[in-house]
Amino acid sequence: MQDSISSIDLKILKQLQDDCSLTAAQLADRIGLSQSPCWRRVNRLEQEGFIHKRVALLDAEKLGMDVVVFCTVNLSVHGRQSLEEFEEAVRRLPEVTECYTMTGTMDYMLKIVTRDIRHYEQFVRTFLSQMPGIQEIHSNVAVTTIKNTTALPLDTQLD
Amino acid sequence: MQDSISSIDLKILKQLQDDCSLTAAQLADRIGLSQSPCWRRVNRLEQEGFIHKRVALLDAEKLGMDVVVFCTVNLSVHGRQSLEEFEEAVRRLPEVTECYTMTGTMDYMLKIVTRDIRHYEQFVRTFLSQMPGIQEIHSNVAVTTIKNTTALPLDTQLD
DNA sequence: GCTGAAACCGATAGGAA
DNA sequence: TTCCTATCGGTTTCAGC
Repeated sequence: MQDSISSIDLKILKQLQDDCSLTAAQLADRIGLSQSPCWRRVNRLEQEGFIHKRVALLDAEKLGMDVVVFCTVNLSVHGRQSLEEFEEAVRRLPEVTECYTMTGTMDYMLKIVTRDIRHYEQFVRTFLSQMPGIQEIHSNVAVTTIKNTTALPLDTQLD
Repeated sequence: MQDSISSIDLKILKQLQDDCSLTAAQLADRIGLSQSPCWRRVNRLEQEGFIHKRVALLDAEKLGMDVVVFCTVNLSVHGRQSLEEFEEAVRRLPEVTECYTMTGTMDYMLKIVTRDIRHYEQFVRTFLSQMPGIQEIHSNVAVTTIKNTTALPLDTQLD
């Protein structure tokens, strides 16, 4: 699925995943190109889907939403039905910001963001524990954020 | 640390954390306000730090960077020195996109993004295993992404 | 505080090198 | 392809409410 992508496109992507509020001229400056071709490339990258969306990252602490819990879940019933029910519910719940199926002993890994531990507790009770087929839930609470970035490690693409 | 924030500001933040490429007019439309005050609010929210930054989210799959591993680490030496060394290293490494200190039995939770499992293996060998004071490393590999959003669950603020 | 309009500046597209 | 230029539209400011 990996389309070929030029090193100049990579430079553009690296800049934009750090700051997408740059003007075309600023971006062009930083990568050593002039505005028009730079802008054209950005457009192409968007149309081809390399750039998925542009979002504002908010300050979780200032907004009082800085409790992060990693939660692993096992389902006892592995029928297609209960899996899809679970996944659909997960997609609907805004507190679940990430969810993956996993190798190994757990079925799902969830990243959950809430206002405080009590709210998390409530979330587990009213949602997770209610889901059919849930066997085990392990909650791992984060204390301090050392690093948190949405930037993909594109540097390692070039090797 | 939670400053008071009006429900109209919350509407703005909810829109922008979903799409920050909206023009001031479009944004104003969606929240039922006109351009000037809307723009003023966005500016204030930025200056006050509620909006941290604006970034482009890239398509990890198209870029061949879609292996996600959650990795828990225990350090055997808990001196301030080795902790800060570890954390500083983590901040420098682009493959580590998130890192938290944790309650419970593990010291750190890392989210690591790489091109493939072999590259992850290499990453663990050349970085993680080399770090002084590392006692245990557990790698949990994600298979499928069910959900992945950067949007904070602001809906639950209002209760 | 919000509204509306006016001025400015950058984004966008076309054409020449 | 990139560069240059003209137009168009958004951003930003300000006076009035």
